[in-house]
Amino acid sequence: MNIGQAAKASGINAKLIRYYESIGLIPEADRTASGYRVYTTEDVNILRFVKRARTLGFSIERIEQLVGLWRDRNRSSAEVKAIALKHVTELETKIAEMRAISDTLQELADACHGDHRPNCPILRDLENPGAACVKGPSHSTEVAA
Amino acid sequence: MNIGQAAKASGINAKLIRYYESIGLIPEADRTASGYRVYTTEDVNILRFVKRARTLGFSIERIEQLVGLWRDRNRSSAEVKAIALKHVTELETKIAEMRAISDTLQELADACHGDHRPNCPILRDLENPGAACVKGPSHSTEVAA
DNA sequence: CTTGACCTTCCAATCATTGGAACTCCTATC
DNA sequence: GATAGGAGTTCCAATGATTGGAAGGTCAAG
Repeated sequence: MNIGQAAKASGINAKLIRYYESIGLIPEADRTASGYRVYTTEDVNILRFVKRARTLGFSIERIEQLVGLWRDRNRSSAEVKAIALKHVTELETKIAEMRAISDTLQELADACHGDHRPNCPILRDLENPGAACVKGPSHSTEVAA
Repeated sequence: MNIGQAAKASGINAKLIRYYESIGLIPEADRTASGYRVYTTEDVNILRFVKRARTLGFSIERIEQLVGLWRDRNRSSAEVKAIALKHVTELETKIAEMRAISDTLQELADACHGDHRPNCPILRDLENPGAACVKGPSHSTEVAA
């Protein structure tokens, strides 16, 4: 199987497969006499594993760890679980941040007439954060020093 | 005011201020005879505006638009609102994606003993997505397309 | 033998930010 | 006035993951 076929079979395009090989995430593929990379179904399994892990948002670095554990018959599931939960924690943190930002912007947008006139609470907030806050006059989002 | 003081006053570090200038996000600062950049309180206001917008996750490209509208006395608030709501939509999409991924991983982690033994539903899922799913067949993390 | 699809490598761009090197400048102290 | 240091200047490079293109070699079919 050449790289194009492996790409189709794994869902990772050829360019990216070469890149993954170059950074050592996947082993170097065998080559034909003319230099073409050759892939076995086992190689494709690794690629599919990597693909799935990327889809779940794992970084390349962590995928290296996961691949290592996957191939290690003496692994402990605790190690795998720890990596997964670390990732979950990070996801939850980012989600919370984005949730807060989205809500703030939604509130500002709600307070904005959205007409032809220039007056705009959104710009007022960017100019002077908190001052244009909808919900309360003074005790809103005191953050700064 | 030199760049270091402007950095402190705005919360954007000097390196980044120079970068913002180089890409045209902020106007070129005046210079002293010896070439040092000089900032007025008005310049700092722009920097603080940019800082706040970045904190709210706006891209540099959109911040350029927002700065333009901010400086335009004839702007319509509708334009500003549209940019903000576009950003909110994108945030909500990403949040939903991350939410799905996080939940999937949490379920897999829940199903994993996390002990010294190698058996691990998380790795099984990476190997063969869906097969190790706890709740049902059609409960994957399909996001794209 | 030519065409076209596919492979190869290398280099560059993305986005926003940070880091370093090499150099100049300002301020303060001796 | 010499000198030390901190802070300014420019330019180049790296980050993470991926994509794009150019320039050239290879394979299969017609």
